[in-house]
Amino acid sequence: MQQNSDNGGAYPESQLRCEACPLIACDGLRQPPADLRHWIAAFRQGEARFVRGEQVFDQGSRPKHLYTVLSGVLMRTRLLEDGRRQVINFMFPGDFLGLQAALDGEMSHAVEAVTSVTLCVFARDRFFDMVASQPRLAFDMTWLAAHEEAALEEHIVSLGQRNARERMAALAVFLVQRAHDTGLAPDGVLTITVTQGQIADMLGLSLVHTNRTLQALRRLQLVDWTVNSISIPDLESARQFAGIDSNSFRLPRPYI
Amino acid sequence: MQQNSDNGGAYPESQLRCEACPLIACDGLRQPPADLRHWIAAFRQGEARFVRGEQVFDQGSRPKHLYTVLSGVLMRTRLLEDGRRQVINFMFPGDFLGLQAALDGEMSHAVEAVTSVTLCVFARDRFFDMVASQPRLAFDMTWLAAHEEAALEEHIVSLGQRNARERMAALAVFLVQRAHDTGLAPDGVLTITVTQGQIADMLGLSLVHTNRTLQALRRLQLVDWTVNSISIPDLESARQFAGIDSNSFRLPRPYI
DNA sequence: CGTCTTTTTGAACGTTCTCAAGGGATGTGG
DNA sequence: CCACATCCCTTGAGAACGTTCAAAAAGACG
Repeated sequence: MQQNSDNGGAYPESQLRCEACPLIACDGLRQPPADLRHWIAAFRQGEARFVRGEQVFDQGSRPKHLYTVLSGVLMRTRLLEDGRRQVINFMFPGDFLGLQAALDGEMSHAVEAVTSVTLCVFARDRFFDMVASQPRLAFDMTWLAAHEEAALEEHIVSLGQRNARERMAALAVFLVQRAHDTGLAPDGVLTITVTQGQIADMLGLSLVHTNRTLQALRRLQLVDWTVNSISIPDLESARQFAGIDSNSFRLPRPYI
Repeated sequence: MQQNSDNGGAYPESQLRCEACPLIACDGLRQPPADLRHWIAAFRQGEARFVRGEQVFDQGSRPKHLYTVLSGVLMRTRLLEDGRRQVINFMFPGDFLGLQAALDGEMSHAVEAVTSVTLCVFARDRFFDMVASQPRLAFDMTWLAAHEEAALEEHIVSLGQRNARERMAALAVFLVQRAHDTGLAPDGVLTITVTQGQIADMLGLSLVHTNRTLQALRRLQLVDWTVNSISIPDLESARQFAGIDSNSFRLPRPYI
């Protein structure tokens, strides 16, 4: 919502070593071997922080930095010229921000902090060196890109085939699942502040209808999505209601 | 539509060398340097052909092979348990098929030939060797994954924010553009057989409404989409109608 | 306490869907 | 060559889902 700031977050000189990376505590992530961690440390430039509502990347900008999410949740959004806006996806700890910009130069979308976030900073112009120097790094980067793609597929299925209630249930399941995997939401309740306007922009629904659908799902006891938390009483029945194949096993994500 | 066949296409022993790769003639593609081409040739296993309607990958299968599209057009689709189906995207010459399966083992979607296609065959179990051996190859793979992701973003915007007419116009522009870049559709007319049912599954519309929207766009002289061709009289006005930012410059795609 | 943002509700309208049926093209077997 | 099946396209009409407009209530913040 606020102004831009590719450089907005402060970069404390504190070269907090990767040995103290908060992602080490994250069970859902596959830890890089020690030697790779050193390589990554060599490219790392520091940390950046953004508060809720700040833009990490502006659509159309040419960022100098790339980031890995260390903590918090963000949103990728795309704006049409007439003001309509579509939320593409949410980003969680371990996700890599700016890959597309690293390759093209220009951001095709914006990235906004949904909670306060801390990011690990890399220089864009050293990106090629990074992936070229370590095959494993390139492999992990490809892994992340391919899986982000799979998440978008699922989102496309939602928008194309599911009605408002199914869509919202599917989104809630996705978010709680994703949060659970990264250590947040241990008990099926995700504490996060998402406005109904943001939900509407994610699901391609009007604000009014989003509100009514929210209430319907609460009445059905499938999803209780309040201003600052998402709670799913019974994950399995929510998943069934949304028509999500539960057989999609999840492999541990790498991070960089 | 037909039965599966991961091995369905014949693999003629003809080790047609990559020097004769049909993609060399493709202006829209960035050619790999000679040494990289040799590397790729070493991993290549031959060619496979599929006719219109055949499934190259089944959803949920564990393919032994990966492919690069040499000629023709394909469709990635995802099936829900209740039979609803969503077309995720179309694939053109130069696209790489099966990346997600290469990493996860299991296909999250199906791939079906829309025209007759010829594919370049690689062994899945040598995938890691491939990308690890050549940084440039890994980089290109990441490039393709990131750009497929960008295409899906655009599709999400369509499904979420555009109405039926805008959606269909956007899809037509995308297809004609993409075909034009790969040498097909030189004059803004793409000769390809797509049923209205397939269009409906791509746009998330009912078959009936797809038909009516098709007629509306024809009456408006924006898009003339018949059984076996897509024609856009004025690309710029179609683009404007659909609300596509035309400032998105296109870089030449690498291929593998 | 006033202002701003977000949520909630009502009501009319419109887009899109479903159901139903008919027509055209193509292919197959008798 | 005709009968029949199949697949795809087309049209009509009523119903459902979702949108828009409008306004009020509820929180958040200084």
